[in-house]
Amino acid sequence: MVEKQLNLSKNQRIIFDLIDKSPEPMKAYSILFNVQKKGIKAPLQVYRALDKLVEIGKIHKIESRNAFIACQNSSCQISKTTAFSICESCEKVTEIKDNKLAKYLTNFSDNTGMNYKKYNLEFFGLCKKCKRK
Amino acid sequence: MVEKQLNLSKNQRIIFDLIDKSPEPMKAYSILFNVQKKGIKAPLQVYRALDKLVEIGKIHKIESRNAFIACQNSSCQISKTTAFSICESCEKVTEIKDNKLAKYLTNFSDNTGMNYKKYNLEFFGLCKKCKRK
DNA sequence: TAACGTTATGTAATAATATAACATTTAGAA
DNA sequence: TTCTAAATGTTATATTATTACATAACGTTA
Repeated sequence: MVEKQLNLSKNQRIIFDLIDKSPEPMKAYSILFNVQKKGIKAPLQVYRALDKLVEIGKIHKIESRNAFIACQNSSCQISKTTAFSICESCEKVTEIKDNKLAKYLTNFSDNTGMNYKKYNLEFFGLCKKCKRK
Repeated sequence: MVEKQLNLSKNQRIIFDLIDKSPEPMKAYSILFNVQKKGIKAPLQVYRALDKLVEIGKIHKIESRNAFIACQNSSCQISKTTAFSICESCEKVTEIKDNKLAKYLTNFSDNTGMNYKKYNLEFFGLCKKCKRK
C-alpha cells in the first residue's frame, strides 16, 4: 500500500497537518486563524485546500458541525462512504470503521430499488466519559 | 394516532405549511423571502420556528444542504433517527422509511460497544430520472 | 526546453447561513 | 387572575462560504 501523501501542495499540506494533529474536528475559520503565521491569510485559501483534501479523502467534513477531521482510516483513498459517532456533550468525534456496517449500507437498496455508492452517517450520543458524569 | 398539529404557533404554522408544500428542501433565507408578506421579517424568526419544528419532528434538516423538508412519515413524532436519499444532479431529496434499516442502525453498536439512539444518514446518488439522461 | 494545459495560489469583495441580546407579548397552567 | 413558559419582535452581529479576477507553479509532451 502506497501512502500518497507526497503530492499535497503547500497549502494543502499545511492545513492537513494541522487538522491531523488536532484531537477534535476543526472549523474553517479556526484553521484560518491557526495558519495565518504560515502565510495563509484568506478564507478562500482554506476552503480550497479543504475542498481538495475532502475530495481525495484525506479529511472528512462533519456536516452537522461544519467541521473537519483527518481520515482515521490509514488505507482510505477516496472515501465516499463515511460514518461517525459524535458525543453531544463533549463534541468528540470518532470515525467508525466497521466492515459490516459499510457492507450493509453499500448494499442497501431503497423501496424504489435504488442503490447508493456514497453516504454519510452521523451517530449521536454520549461518549463513555460523558456518560459517567 | 392523534395528529398533534393543532398546537403550532402562528409563525411555526406559516413556516411549516410553506415547507410542507414545497417539492424540494427549502433554505432558511428562501423561507424568509417567502413569508415576508405574512409579516415574518427577520432571520431569527425563521430560525426559531425551524428549531422548534425540527425539535418536534415536523421537519428535518438536510445537513449536507443546509435545507429543510417536511417529515414524510405521517406517524413521525420526535424523530431522532433519519435517513434520506439525495440526488446529486437534481437535488431531489426523499426521506427513507425502512424499518429494517432503522432497526439495523438503532441496534448498531460500535467497537467500544456503544449504541446510539439518534442518527442521521444521507445517501447520495442519481435519482431514476437523472440516471436516464 | 518551450509551449501548453491544468492545478494551485493570492487578494478583495461579498454572499449565505446562523446566533446574541434584549424587550415585549401570548398562551396555558395553577 | 396571576404566574410562568413559550413565542414574538427587532437590531445588530457572528460565522460559514463563494464569486470574480489575476498570477504563479507544475507536469506533460513536442
